[in-house]
Amino acid sequence: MTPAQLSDAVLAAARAVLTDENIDTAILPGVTSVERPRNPDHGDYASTLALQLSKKAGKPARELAGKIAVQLRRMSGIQDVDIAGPGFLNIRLDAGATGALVHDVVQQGAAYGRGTAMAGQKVNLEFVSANPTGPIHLAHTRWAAVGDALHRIFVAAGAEVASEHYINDAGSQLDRFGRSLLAAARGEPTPEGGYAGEYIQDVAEAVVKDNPGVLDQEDPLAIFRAEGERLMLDEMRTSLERFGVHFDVWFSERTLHESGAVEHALDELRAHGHVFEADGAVWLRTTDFSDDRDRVLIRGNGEKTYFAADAAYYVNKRERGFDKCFYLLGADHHGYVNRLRALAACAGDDPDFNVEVLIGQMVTLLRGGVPVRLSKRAGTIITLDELVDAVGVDAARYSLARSSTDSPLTLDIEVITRQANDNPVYYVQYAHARIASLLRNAADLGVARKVDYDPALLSHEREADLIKALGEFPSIVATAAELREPHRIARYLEELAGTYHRFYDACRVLPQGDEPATDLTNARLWLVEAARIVFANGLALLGVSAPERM
RNA sequence: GCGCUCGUAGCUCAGUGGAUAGAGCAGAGGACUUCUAAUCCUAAGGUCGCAGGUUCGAAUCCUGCCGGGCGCACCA
Repeated sequence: MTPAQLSDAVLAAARAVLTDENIDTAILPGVTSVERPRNPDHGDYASTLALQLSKKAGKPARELAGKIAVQLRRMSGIQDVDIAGPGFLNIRLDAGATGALVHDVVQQGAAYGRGTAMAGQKVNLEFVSANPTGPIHLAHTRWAAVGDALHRIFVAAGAEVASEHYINDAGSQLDRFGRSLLAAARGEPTPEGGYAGEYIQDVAEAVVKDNPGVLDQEDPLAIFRAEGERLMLDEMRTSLERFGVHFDVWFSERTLHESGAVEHALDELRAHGHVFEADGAVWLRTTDFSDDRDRVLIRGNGEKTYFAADAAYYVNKRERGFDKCFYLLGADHHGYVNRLRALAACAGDDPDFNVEVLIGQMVTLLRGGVPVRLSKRAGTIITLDELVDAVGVDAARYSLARSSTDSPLTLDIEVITRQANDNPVYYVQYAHARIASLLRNAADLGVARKVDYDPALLSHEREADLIKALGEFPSIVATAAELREPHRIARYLEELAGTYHRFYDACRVLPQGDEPATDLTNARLWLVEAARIVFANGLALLGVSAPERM
């Protein structure tokens, strides 16, 4: 029996009780859930439904719980139901009902964990969006790992998802970048406000190599700017792909200006009546929608602002059919939240539905316990490539994805490079590798999983723990999608790994010596295969590999 | 000053109103002739920043305060 099936059973039992008592069943929630109590004395699953209904029903919670329990005890698969504390329902399943869940997992295979909570939603995920004036560095990396995991989780929840990387290639930063490259190629010092760092020299040399005689041309700056951007974008794309992060769309800000999309967006906003002129500039009255000040779209000198391009990009996304536009931003950009939401409202949309801005707290980098100040212009950056070189893709992605983006993260370069084995990712991956090894041994012994198994044989406490843990996976995925929190997958996998290792420690799977394979061997092979599937599916959602050997 | 955000074990962090607040790492002790010991077991470690409030029940929700981070452009 799956947790979802049991939850439905609890709801049905409560409905029957309310009907008997002549209480309006409208007080029932649409769905309820059962939780897995930490304390084994509290049963396999627990429900708080009686506590929730008590006030609305006008009955003591314990009395309601007692009546619900009577109903539940009649159902097959339920061994016993206790009432505890103020009105908890503590439910115990029989071994057969618990063990039957293994079959579901194996049968669904790679699809186990997928759901339909976001079915029909067309989602746009914009993240990283690093300026093409330098390599991808650590400040971008958190959302690279988490955003890509979110992409995978949303897909698992049934959404249609496109990930996009916005390229800020229309402003003055690229001019500064181009001037810095030109200066480097000429052996001159970094210009005022320009970019420093070794990569500038490398890119400058690459431009010269690809464009012989460029320094003698009439407008070398234009070539350095354009070629530098091209090389930088290639490098960013390569770094991200190596990190396992693929963007469906790389969207150029410049094309918004060139295609007339900005003008088009201004027309849209004007049509909704939120555009006005003042002090020689054109403004969007975002204060109509709880922004703390209005925003300039066209400056007094006639130039469109960055915000105007933002507006055009948003309108463009909506016109491409995306219902939900996600912006995954760093905490240093949290001031954008209100204006992005107000922008959507000014375009006639519902900011509570069409826009979602997720703020990731800063990653503080330590080296030997001392904070490292990251500055692209000063050249003191840690790049994504350097991080991957040091710890590998799996450890890097996992350590960034395993904690909530709400909490500031501190990474010590020395610790993550020196003590890579401390990373919990290895604990999880090892569980998968152990299973893979066991299954190889089974094949060598000629012990194959049969077409079916007897679920009642999986009655050991460690087996029951493992099965119940496997049964939680779909709701973990659904919750991770609903709350936009990929770290829940990682934390779940760590718990599951512990549960698996304890099972492995207590329960021998394969026959030893001359012993024959038994029905228990077969049942445990089913269980082990189910565990392998969940580890593989869970790690895949995080973009982390599930190794066959370690 | 205004706004956003964070504060949980020595460290890094979990904990979408539920029962005795957890994990990993570090440190102490134990378990390998046995399917991978990158594992398992035991013990130790806490004023959930502080103070009120809401209620059957608060680390979680509300208010205030303290402390850290970040943001408040006709920059991008």
